[in-house]
Amino acid sequence: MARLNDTVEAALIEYADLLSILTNDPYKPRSYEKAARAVGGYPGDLGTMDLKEVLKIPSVGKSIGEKIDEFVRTGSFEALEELRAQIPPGVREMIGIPGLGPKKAIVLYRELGIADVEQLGQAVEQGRLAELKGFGAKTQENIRRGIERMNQSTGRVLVSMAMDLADYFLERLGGRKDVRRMEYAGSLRRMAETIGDLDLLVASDDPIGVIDAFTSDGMTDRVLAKGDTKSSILTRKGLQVDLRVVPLEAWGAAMIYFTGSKPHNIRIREMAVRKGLKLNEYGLYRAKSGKLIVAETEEEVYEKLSLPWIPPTLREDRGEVEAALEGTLPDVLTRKQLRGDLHTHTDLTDGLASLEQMLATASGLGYAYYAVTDHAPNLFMQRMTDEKMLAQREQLRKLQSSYPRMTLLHGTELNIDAEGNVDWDAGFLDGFDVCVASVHSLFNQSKDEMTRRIVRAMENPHVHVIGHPTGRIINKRQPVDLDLEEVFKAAARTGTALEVNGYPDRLDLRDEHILWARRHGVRFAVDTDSHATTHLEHMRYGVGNAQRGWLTQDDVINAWPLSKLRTFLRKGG
DNA sequence: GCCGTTTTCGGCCCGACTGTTTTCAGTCG
Repeated sequence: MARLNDTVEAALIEYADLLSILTNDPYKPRSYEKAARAVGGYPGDLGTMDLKEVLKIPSVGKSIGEKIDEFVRTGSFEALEELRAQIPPGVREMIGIPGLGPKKAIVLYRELGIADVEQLGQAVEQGRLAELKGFGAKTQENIRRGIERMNQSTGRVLVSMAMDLADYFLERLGGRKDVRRMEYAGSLRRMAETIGDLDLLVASDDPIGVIDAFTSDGMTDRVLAKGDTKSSILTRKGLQVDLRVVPLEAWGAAMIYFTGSKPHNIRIREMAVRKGLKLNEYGLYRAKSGKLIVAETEEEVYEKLSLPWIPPTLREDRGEVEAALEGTLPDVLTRKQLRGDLHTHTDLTDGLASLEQMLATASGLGYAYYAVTDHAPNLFMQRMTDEKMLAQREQLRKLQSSYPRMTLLHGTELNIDAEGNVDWDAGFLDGFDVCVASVHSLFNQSKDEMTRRIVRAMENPHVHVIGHPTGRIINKRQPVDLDLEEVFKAAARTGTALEVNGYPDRLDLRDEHILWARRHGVRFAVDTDSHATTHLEHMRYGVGNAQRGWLTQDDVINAWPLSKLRTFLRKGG
């Protein structure tokens, strides 16, 4: 399922890691990292490109271009194999230990022959690191704890969990007298699909007081770092939280800096340098005189770099800086533009809330329309029957009068079977306003079978939306094996929308797939797949993911007025 | 290794925190 571009990206990153261990030149590894990102984010498929085309990828020059070419032809490149022969894979894993970088790793390997994390752990217990220059008692203790952390780390957490933790700290610290402003930043503000650590920004004239309160909070398990302007803690839930305190006058520059992404920041800092300016978290300055130009708002800083304000969800160095310069930045979808949810459940199947409760909550969100899409009979455990479905439709029609401003749509979530058929015949399907169809079984079919299956479902004139198209569950289940190129072409050809499922552990399609599908002219439905009233709020994550895929109102069928949506649901028929 | 409105060489984003080599390198974001 991984694109060749992703495989090449991983190989270039591995090469960069090995270089950073073996050389003292910091720039060479950085060149490979930069090229790796460029390749991973490049729309063209490396497998279909010749060397001349490869060299057109930004940050890819002759040397890297030839290595990529070699990799595409042979599955590796010689220079990578040479470095692999010098550095055992375990040494590269060692630089994943927090606080241990390439320079310390190579010393441990060369001086003590330590070749993996396990051997390092043993050496620490035996106190063998003390004989090395530059490894004092504290460093040894930090490595011991770093290994501990790496072993028990939960890895990246769901965006919803990080959001809850952000809300907790905003409530605990945001109301303090010495806190003039507080917001979350980092990957959470960019709405990345998983969060590695939570970044919080505070404006205050008394940083020490705020940081003391932060590090002594009941949620804090261990203080990782504590200075005059920043501090990092490990929470009891295992997630790292970084707090940065700046003066209110520097808020905008600090938000840009702390929101990232890192590659985005590097891009705009390079732009600043070319203009004879310097950008850091305190503001935009003239490089020579050091005179402050702007700092208070993000808009001002971007403006002085000749850029419009760029939404945080786009700040991934995926072409947003170029688009901003050309004035072609997308007008990304907003929560407010969404007029309805097209994938929701009730307690008629596996939902937790009644139809009435779901409708009441949805109405409070200001939707113009709302679809109930309970499971269909072939998902046998849900015990759906024709009679139950028709009774629900009847109930929905009666409830319509209670919601004069919200049109109630009756739908269902169909099951795509092994061959691509769905639950009911055309006659029964005609009775629904909207049909989502999803894969709920046989996740292990071959790529060809799975692709044919989904394409066949899309060719069904009654199927309007493919639900959670890749079926992945973050940290739990791998995506199904699909020829996405074929699926996206078929979705565009048949006029079937692909879902951007906002449920936090699904987020399916994911951002890169959305970008890819969008280039084929595919339409999307941003839905919550709610099984409880509280889930309806997950639309924020669907919108975040849609923005990360550069979607606008035009791309998203449930951001359209009802009449236009109804035309789409006729599927050209 | 890449790149160019300081263009084929000489730069490459910038600052905070930590520990230790007490003046700075390593690591991180």
